[in-house]
Amino acid sequence: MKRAEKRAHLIDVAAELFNRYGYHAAGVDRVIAEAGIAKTTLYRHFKSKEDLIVAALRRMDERFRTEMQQFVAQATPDPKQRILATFDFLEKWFSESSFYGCPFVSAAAKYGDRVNPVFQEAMVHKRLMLAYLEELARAADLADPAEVAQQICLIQEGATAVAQVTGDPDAAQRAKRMAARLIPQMGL
Amino acid sequence: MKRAEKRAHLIDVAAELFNRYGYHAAGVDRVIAEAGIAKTTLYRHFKSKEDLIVAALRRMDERFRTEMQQFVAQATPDPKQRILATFDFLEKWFSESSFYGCPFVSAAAKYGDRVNPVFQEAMVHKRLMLAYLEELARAADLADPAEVAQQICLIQEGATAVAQVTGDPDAAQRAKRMAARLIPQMGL
DNA sequence: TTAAAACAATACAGGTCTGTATTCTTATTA
DNA sequence: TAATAAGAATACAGACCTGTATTGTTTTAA
Repeated sequence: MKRAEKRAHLIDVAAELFNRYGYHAAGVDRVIAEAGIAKTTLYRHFKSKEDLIVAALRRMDERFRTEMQQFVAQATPDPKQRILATFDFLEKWFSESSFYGCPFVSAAAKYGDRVNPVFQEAMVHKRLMLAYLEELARAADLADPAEVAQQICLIQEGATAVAQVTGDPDAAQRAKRMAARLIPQMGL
Repeated sequence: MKRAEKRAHLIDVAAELFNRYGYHAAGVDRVIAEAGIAKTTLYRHFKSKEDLIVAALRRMDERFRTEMQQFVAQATPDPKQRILATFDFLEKWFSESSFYGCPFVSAAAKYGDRVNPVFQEAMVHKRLMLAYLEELARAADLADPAEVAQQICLIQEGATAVAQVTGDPDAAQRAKRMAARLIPQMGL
């Protein structure tokens, strides 16, 4: 395995463990054991655990948005339906056994200092999600794409939190119905 | 100070520290220092830190719902407006310097095991919030109070998560506008 | 082929945390 | 007042964590 692949694999393993067990409960010893590398190797790639967490969050963001975009793109060609299809993607996510709430909200909670790189990475993810949703709203010719994006984003965050605490993936479909009633009012 | 008062004060201090610094970063040493008691006293009242966290969450729940209910009750006598007034309360909460996201969602994230008493306490809070919102919806003669409660709850969670990550208290007013457009459709 | 860098395995230093033990002092109650 | 329980202050055991050091091995590259 090449150096770059090893680094990528390390980040993948870290992302999964951080998501499942939390940023504190998953220690570096566990990460390296699961990744099959030595601790010295980890610390050659990242100067601290926090650095690794930032890299893992970035990877989670990339994966999440890529998968959502692919899901939405093949779900329907209709721009308005695509906005609603994001909630079907959420339902799929909530139903996975590896769903433990939004890892970005959790990260922002644990590293509450707004200047902390971990918190900043959570903000980046949110900005990118907003940009994608605004793009969808623009494609749907809605009156105020930026406002629609913010509203959809807010509903998605709510569905995620509800699904996390109640364990009920149906939160996604409830959110979808709410969005469906909000969007038509936004005009075209 | 009587035994009961000392216990109550201890829980108050713990709740504040857990909210501000997190359930892990705030250690028992800090709690007892801030509360002005000895460690032996803490462990006479609670058999473990986790027990203290559960008690702190229960206190946060009581305080939060009591303050919200008082705020709403004096805000307006109109039942429908009272539902919307809950978002004004959220805006006030988001604007406080001690706002670091929803402590129940954070607790559920850190103690992700659904049988964990901490997680259970987060679920209890959510159930009680739902019950209160359903009561408001019923007073407003809405068609399906339980469904309205779930929707309002979802929007509130979304606003809280957005406010936490973006630091922008305006999420509450956006959520309020969304709720205002959803509720009339629920019929009366 | 040989020099240099990367890696694995292990140990460990230094710090933090929870929970208990100890000793002494204060408050409560019979 | 005397016996008993609670509390304060402190120390400490045991466990965990991050990050570094060490030593030997493997891979890479000149």
